[in-house]
Amino acid sequence: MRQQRSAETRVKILEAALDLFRERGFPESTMREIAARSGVATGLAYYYFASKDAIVLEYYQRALEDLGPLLEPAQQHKKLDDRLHAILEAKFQYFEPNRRFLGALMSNAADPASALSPFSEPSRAIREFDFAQFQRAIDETGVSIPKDLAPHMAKILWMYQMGILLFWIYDRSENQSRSRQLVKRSLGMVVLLLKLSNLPLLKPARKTVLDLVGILEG
Amino acid sequence: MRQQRSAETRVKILEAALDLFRERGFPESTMREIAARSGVATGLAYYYFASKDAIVLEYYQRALEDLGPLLEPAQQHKKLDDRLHAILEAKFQYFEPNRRFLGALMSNAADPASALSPFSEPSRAIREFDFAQFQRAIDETGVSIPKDLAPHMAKILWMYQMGILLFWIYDRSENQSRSRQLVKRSLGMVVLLLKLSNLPLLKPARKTVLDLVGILEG
DNA sequence: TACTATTTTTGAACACGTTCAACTGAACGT
DNA sequence: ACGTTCAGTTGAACGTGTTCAAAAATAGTA
Repeated sequence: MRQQRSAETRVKILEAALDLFRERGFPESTMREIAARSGVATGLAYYYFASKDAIVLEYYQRALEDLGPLLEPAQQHKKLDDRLHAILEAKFQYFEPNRRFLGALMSNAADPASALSPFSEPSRAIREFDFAQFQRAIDETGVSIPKDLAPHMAKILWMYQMGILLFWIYDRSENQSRSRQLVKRSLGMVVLLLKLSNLPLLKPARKTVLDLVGILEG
Repeated sequence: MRQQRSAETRVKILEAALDLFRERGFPESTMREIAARSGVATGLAYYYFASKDAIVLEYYQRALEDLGPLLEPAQQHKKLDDRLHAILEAKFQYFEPNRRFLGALMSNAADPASALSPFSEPSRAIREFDFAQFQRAIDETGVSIPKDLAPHMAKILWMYQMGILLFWIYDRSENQSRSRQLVKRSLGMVVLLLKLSNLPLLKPARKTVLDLVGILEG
């Protein structure tokens, strides 16, 4: 019984926080306000969440879990570019109500030491959960990928996605139409490059790219 | 006389701040400490600098001015890749003592609304000052660039540079050797792509890239 | 010199994220 | 029933970046 009440309190705080983030944005929402709206003392928010950032991280985790089923239709397409397009569109739609505060997740994107960075250690689990979607898209569409490139392909597509999402988050055009344009234009290129990469002629170029990936990963 | 004393106080605060940033890092240095080390009240730091971030921004501005002359030898190379290599190496060396706190400049790199982002409005002047170096390298090496691509080339090289510097700032390898590797490997590709871009065959590809640049810029 | 206007300087105060010692009360053994 | 335990909860307190009304120093004018 105690556990249940506790879990409920946790959820209550999480949702008050997300409501506030949506209404006012992330930096404008204070922990005191979150606690007040949950009818709880300030300190309790810290009993359940390690930090203000951690609340966003938890939201993002749940979001990816929610997205699993929602991505199912997208994963039915036969061609890789159609799949990727559908995956991105599904994410746009799912995240749309929270576009404003999701910037918080990207704010320290550049710093791998920041917990909120998509590249950080704390978000590793979330990130790998997300990799799997791309791996599946690659596997099931049976797109041909050179052996040397294959182990990194899901990661590369994930990075591509992160770039697109980053742009989308800060996209001020009506209905984020520019992000949609960007997807349409860039997806063509990604898939074209993927096809080109199979040409034996381009093995040296592939080698260079792989070297770069290697350096970037350490 | 008043102006001079005032200017001196300003410099005193700026240098105390930079010393502290170098010693302890940016987040670990407090405004109170900076003021104390300058022998001045806390509030005075805010009389001269709009914010803690603004101090870093000012440092970066000065740095680029200092770099002008230092880049002169680099701008003597005949080949574009040699120039770019020399430019990057000069920046590595100049910024080396401040590598630790320069992360502050990148911390909100993703958010164009953050003043410290290299893409922000407040850093526009600095950014354009930096563009000019790349424009000069392009012009003086007489490298052939398709007409449609030419107006954007300096910007593209600048972005490439920002990516490299970003990696360098967070590079934990001994002597940032991985950053050097990255430069060596990636510069080859950049220049190769530039040469390829002249092939009439690749006009459609160029068109796509230009469309992408257009979308990214708005 | 005395009076005024302007620039420079002060330090207390504010709101924030976060921490922590203390308190509450339900669950459990006796 | 009673005491013990400990997850759950409280709110004051800390250190932070930043603001601001007021004081001090300086320049200009008579």
